[in-house]
Amino acid sequence: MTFHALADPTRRGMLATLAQGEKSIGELAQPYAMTLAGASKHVQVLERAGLVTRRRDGRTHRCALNPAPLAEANQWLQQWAMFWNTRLDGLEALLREAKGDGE
Amino acid sequence: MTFHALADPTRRGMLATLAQGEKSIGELAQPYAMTLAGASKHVQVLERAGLVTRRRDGRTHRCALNPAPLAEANQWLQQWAMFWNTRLDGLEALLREAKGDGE
DNA sequence: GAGTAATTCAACCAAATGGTTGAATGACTC
DNA sequence: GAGTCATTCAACCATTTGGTTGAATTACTC
Repeated sequence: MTFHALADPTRRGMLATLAQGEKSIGELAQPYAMTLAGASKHVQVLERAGLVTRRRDGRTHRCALNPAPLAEANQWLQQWAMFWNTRLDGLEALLREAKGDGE
Repeated sequence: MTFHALADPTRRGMLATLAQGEKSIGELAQPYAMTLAGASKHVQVLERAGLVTRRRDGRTHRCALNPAPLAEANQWLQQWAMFWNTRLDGLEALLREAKGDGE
């Protein structure tokens, strides 16, 4: 779910805004040529992905960044670190090892 | 585009298969209950995202992992490293707990 | 209580997604 | 050349996505 939430540039922008601190829906929507209802949907996607938590304060909803799923996604991507670190020099041996025919 | 390509579990699985070395479309499709045409579409998405390169060898197409976009996505995620380092102390436990990865 | 501000809901729309089928292409094998 | 294997293409389908509108909800202000 995290990668899908990150796949939209509007939502990535909203996360960047939230990196500066708590924001209301209106504040999150402001940079985009978009209805508030439209922005609200984006926030809901982020919320379902666990990237944003919401706190109602009077009539405004204060949204905050929850970076935990980002850390998870980062962990997942780190699986491939060996591919872009070792490049082609040591990679063949690595692949033979992964295939199980190097023994 | 990278995050969208990574948003589908079938495509993430295909990348994992490709981590073991070059694979044909048929080999990539084999683990999934899916038509070859369906699998072919997934490979095309990965190709458009630059994650997979293709080399025709006779009648089979040999696909290879290109990790560069993964490294880019990883770098993007690293922007938030400060959040999960400084703001969250119990995150390591959270990640260990989250290894059940549903999607 | 009347008016207004912040947000969501419900209905709708066009386009994209993930999948299928059946026919077509291209390359190997006999 | 005929048959077959690996793959794609084209058309279609259901569902999801990203967006809109207009009405509803909820809370503040006068």
